[in-house]
Amino acid sequence: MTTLSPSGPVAGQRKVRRATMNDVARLAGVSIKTVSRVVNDEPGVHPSTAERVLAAIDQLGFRRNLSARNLRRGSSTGTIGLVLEDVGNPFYSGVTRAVEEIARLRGRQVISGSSDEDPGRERELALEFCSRRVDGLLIVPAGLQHSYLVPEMRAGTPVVFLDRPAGDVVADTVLVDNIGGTVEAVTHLASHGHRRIAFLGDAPDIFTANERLRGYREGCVRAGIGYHEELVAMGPHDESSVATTLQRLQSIREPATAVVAGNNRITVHILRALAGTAERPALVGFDDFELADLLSPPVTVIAHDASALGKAATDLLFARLDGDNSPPRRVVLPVRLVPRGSGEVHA
Amino acid sequence: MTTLSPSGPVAGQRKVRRATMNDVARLAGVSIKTVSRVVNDEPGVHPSTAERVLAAIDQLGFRRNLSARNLRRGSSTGTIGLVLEDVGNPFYSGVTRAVEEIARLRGRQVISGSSDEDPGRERELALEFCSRRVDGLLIVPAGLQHSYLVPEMRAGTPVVFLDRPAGDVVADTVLVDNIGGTVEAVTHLASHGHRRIAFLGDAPDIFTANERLRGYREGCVRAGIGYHEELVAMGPHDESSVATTLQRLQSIREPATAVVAGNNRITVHILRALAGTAERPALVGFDDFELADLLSPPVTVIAHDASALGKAATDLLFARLDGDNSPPRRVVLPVRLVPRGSGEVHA
DNA sequence: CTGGTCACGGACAGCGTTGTCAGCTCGAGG
DNA sequence: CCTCGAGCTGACAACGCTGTCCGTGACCAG
Repeated sequence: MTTLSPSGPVAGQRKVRRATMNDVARLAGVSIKTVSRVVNDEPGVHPSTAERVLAAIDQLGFRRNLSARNLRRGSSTGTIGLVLEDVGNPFYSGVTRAVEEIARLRGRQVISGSSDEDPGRERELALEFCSRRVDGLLIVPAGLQHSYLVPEMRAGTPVVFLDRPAGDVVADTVLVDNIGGTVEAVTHLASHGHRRIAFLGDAPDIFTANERLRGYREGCVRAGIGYHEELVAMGPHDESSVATTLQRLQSIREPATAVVAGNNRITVHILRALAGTAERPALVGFDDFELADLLSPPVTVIAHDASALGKAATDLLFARLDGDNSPPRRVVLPVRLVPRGSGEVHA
Repeated sequence: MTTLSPSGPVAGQRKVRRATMNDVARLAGVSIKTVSRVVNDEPGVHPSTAERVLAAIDQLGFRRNLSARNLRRGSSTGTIGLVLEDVGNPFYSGVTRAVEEIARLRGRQVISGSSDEDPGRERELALEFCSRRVDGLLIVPAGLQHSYLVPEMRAGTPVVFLDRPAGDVVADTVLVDNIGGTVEAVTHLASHGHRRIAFLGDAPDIFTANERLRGYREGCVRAGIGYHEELVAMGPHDESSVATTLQRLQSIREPATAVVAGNNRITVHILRALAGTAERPALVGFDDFELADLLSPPVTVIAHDASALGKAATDLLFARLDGDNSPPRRVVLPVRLVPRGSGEVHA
């Protein structure tokens, strides 16, 4: 890391007090209310007056204080809060982007934070956002306790849960068809002759992980290949534990010939563990990811759309803000199997 | 998309007025000031009084209004603004994550927005954040005009530019070593025998694209293979135009045997265009990306760390908030070439 | 010239909170 | 008994802005 000092003038000297409407009014020789009118494009100001005011605003670099405005007006702060698991995860950054997009169209700013799967952190973020009086809240739940939100909801802050349902409050929720997805994955693999299909999922206390496991089980039963405890591993999270698990699955008495991965990170860990291995099991991953089609073999996935999820949730939120007070809805977005090769390997 | 109605009680009835400190004070039988003291953990409140107040807070679901607090206190709003190009891009979502992380440690919330490379949008976002009186601003510049920030900087809002420098204000800036990176890429390819090395970059009005082009040129000269206009293409942005460009580069009189890609998106477009092609040029991409090591051949890249960029910029910002008023700094983060195979193909 | 309307500008209060400062009670010390 | 300080509590103003409401002067009809 190198550090260079620039030459030339420095833009900021030191701490000039910020101009207020009062300063603008004084400079323009009008009352503060007139400045307010100009700033808010209210009618009833003579053009020449308005011009003087605008000149003063420009000269002083005035920027109205939204804290004061929001306090006074009491209604909308023009912000919505987004609590997710990790912005760094491409799936959630896709969600974030979609949320931002729609919020922008509706003149709102997005405040977001990552819970890192920590319920305490989720709560902290959500309540912090409430203190800032966000107009609405989008939450990817980390925990199962959401009664802390009841006072906020009662006070009129709409809340939409996405990707996972809330634990103990009834509220709008947008999910993807987790069960249907893994059912389809197993069906697909079975139709290619696999009878020993393993499932590698996240910790089972995570809603999506559990649902996907249920789908896997149902898929196995439907395909007539039965559900076998020893083919399931929930929880392996990092690369090495995934590798170990894979080895085990391939060295048991009747080894797995195919694997269903419970989410995008697990899929990637599996791919890395498999790299350079001769004996590759067939693979179907939950969540699509960039470049899946360029790997060899290309990776078959259960795809669902991060931006569709974000959009559906945000649309729901804005419907509430627009006054929709019908009973809470639960929206389930479809998933689709994208066959690319890795799941079409014959047993 | 299916919609289900849940059973059970609905958490939020309708619009109860939000409790204020006054309500809490009345219920607890104390003055509003005492409530304030309890909420702010100020000393000098009798434990039993505090308990009464806390009970009232709980009963009413009181949550203090930060707009009012910020207005009254005038100092920090506990927020920092982040303007980037697109949160959906994994590179920037990595930056976002790092910023969030450090902000969290310092008790700040992050408000972010995507400019989509539109200078007007960048300005709008930055000024909106200023209206919200963010404590500091992190900006990935979309344009070259930043004098609009001068009043804000003068008023004491520190600004740090990242990834690209500002156009016309002198301020803290964190960059990566773009020139060094492409010099190294070209050197690497030349050392493997390539003499016809092409460069595919972003539009040349983007700072990083231009710098990388400069590095490419310098690398060519240093490697003694000369700079050839016809081997450079700036601007192709989508998959099809990249494919067309590649075809052209491979069908000219002395075809390119190697390509340097100007950023991660271009690298991916190239990979896709090349998929299934027999005659693959050697490739070095700027920006690392997930799974680059699992492609065949694995992709050699100029790697730099999104989180290092975010961290450096945020650290700089907080140093300013802590009172550092030394002259603006320009920090250049190193890049490193990660050889993986695609750049080691012999000509 | 008068009375009424209209366009414009301004005084004032108050949003929910916190900083200042003053008051009150209680017990120890004189 | 009074004094004094420590410990606790509260009254009040003010942060920057906007909604309400009133005042002023211009203009026009009668």
